[in-house]
Amino acid sequence: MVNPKPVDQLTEMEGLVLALLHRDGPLTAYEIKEVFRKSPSAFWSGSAGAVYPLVKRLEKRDILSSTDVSETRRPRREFTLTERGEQLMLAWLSDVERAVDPGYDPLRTRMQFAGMLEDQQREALFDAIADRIPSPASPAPGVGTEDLHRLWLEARRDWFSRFRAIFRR
Amino acid sequence: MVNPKPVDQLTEMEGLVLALLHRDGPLTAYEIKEVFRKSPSAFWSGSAGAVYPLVKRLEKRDILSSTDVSETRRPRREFTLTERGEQLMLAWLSDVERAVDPGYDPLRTRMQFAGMLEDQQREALFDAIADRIPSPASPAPGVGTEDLHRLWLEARRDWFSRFRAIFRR
DNA sequence: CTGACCATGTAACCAGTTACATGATTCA
DNA sequence: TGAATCATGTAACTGGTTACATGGTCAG
Repeated sequence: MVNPKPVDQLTEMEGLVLALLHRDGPLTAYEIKEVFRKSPSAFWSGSAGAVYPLVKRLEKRDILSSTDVSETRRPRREFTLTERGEQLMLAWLSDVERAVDPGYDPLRTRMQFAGMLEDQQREALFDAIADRIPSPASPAPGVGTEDLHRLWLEARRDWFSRFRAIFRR
Repeated sequence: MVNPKPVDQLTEMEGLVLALLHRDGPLTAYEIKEVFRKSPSAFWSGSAGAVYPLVKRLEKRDILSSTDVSETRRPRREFTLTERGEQLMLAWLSDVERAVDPGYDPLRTRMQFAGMLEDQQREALFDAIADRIPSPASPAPGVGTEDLHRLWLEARRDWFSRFRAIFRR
């Protein structure tokens, strides 16, 4: 890493878009937006207002390039990584510092405070959550490696039930 | 849930502050800020610019109340939940819809694209990450239930090593 | 032809960010 | 007494959000 200028910094969303384009590209802004919208996490809403400006500013920064691929009267613009974009994508993907960050998990956050609830309330909440945590048997659609997500859901479920058991001791 | 008006909506950060105040309060804005700053996740920076305005607007919405507890010339203002604040905190804590959301994990996100890397690059990245994922033996400080975090780190580590094994098959 | 949905995009807003300002306290 | 740190707070910015506008395409 030779003097990575702050101007090369990418937001997590930008990095993710680059990785997406590298793996599945070229894509239109709309297609990118749909990937976000269909992802199981509400962390990103998959709003047009996020994606269209994002690709626009990345193109201006010479990270993406686009070509008009309209076949009808409707405009249609596909985006690809520039060479610089490839480099930044790799840097983002290999950013160990960021990768190891625990990030944000609304369940984990709440469980810190599970002890505040009355036994009965807590059990009711735990039941409701246990019902709703998706089971590995029905993997969430379209978020990359099947295995990754299956394993992730398994781990999260296991973790939750182990944590829950603490209150039963 | 009887007609929860949108004005009662809390951001995740606001909800977390309420839960914190309920469990450990009363606290000053500075003390709240420190909790965020010391948390292992970079998800929130723990900036004054987030916390001071937050408590101010929650007080204006009759969710928090504050009292001046200065003992020296330096102003010192402690915040507590109002009755309404208690209710909203419980609603936030028991929000199953939000709780079950997978949230955001920078590692999980990146691992979706691990297949793009050359074997050698990938192994190097995996090694670097494995070195840096905190071990359950050295729990992160001050983020609530010890057990919760220990279990969480264990689960994350297990998940990562199982996922990694896929590439070795 | 018309209504539903597809696709592109913009506008207004907002909850965070970084950076800075200011004064209080503490300690060498 | 002066430097470092504590503590409170504000200002400017920004990357997202929701909501809206507009026109194209397609099915009945």
